Amino acid sequence: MKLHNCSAELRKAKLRATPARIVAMQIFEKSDIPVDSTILFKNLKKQVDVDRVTVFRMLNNFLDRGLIKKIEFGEGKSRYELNGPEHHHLICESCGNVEDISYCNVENFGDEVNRQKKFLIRRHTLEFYGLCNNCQK
Amino acid sequence: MKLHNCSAELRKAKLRATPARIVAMQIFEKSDIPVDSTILFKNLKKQVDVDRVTVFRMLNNFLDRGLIKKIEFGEGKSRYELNGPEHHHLICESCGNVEDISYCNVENFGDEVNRQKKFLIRRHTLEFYGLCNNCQK
DNA sequence: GTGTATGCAAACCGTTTGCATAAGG
DNA sequence: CCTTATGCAAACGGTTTGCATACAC
Repeated sequence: MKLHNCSAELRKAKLRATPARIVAMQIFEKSDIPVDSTILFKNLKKQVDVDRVTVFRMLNNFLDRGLIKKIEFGEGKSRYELNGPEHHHLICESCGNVEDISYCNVENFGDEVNRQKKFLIRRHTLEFYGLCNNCQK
Repeated sequence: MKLHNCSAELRKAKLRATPARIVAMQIFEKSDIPVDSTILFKNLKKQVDVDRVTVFRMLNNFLDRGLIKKIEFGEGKSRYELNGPEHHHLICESCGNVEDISYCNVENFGDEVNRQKKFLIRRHTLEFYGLCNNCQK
C-alpha cells in the first residue's frame, strides 16, 4: 500500500490528508493515462463516498500545490496527471489510448524561437495525434 | 471589400453564402489571433443580427468543410483560425497576445517517434507559453 | 479548538439539439 | 421549389461558488 506515501506527500504540500485526497493520489499513481474529472470521480466513488464538487476542488488544490498538471487533448474537458518529469503524449484517435514519450527536441527549437521572436518561453505543449500500433492493423 | 471572395470561398466549400457567414469569414481574415466563439459572436453582432447558436453552427460547418481549424490554449474553450499553412503559436501568459511561428522541426522528431513507438502520426499540436517581448520589460 | 475540507444546491459558461420558420440556390 | 440556415427555447456537460456542517491536525 502506498497510502502512507500519499498522506505524507499531501502534508508536504500543505494539504490535509483526507480519505478522498489520499485515494485520489493513489488513483493518479496507478493510472497510466491522464484522467479527467469524471473518470477520477467514478474511480473515487468505488472506494470513498465523495461529491463531484469535491473532486474539482481537489483537482484545483493539487494543481495549486504542483502535485498534478493539467492537459487538454481537445475534448472539451481537462485531463490531469502527476506532475513528474516533462514528457509528451501520443494520443490514438481510434482507441483513445495515450502513450508517453519522454524525449523531446523542442528545446533547441525553443532557443531559436527565443532569438528570432524575443519571446521568453516558460513551457510548451506538444501532443501527437494518430494511430497506435494496434489500431494500424 | 473582400465580400465577393468570401462568398465564392463559401460556395466553393458547398456552403450557402449567407450574410452571417460572409461576415464571419471576413472577421477570420482580419483577425491576427485565433478567435473563440464569444469574440466571433460579438464581432458578428456589430454587423449582422445573429444568434449565438448560429455562430456555433457556422463554426462546425466551417470546420467540417476545412475552412477553419480548431485550437485549444487550455482556457476551457475552443479557438478557431483560418485553415492556412501549418504553424504554431507563441501565447503570452501576461497579455494574452498570440504570435504565429511557421517553422517547425517537429517532423523529424515525429519520424523518430514513429520508428520507436510504431505510432502513426497524423497531426500534432505545439504551443509555446511564456512572455512576449513587450511583457518582459 | 481552529481552520480547512466537504456536501448540497444552485449557478455559470461553452456548446449542442429539436423544431418551426426564413431564406439561398 | 427544395434544401439548407436561422432563431428560439431548452438541454447538456464540465466546472465554479455560497453556505452550513464535518473533520484533520
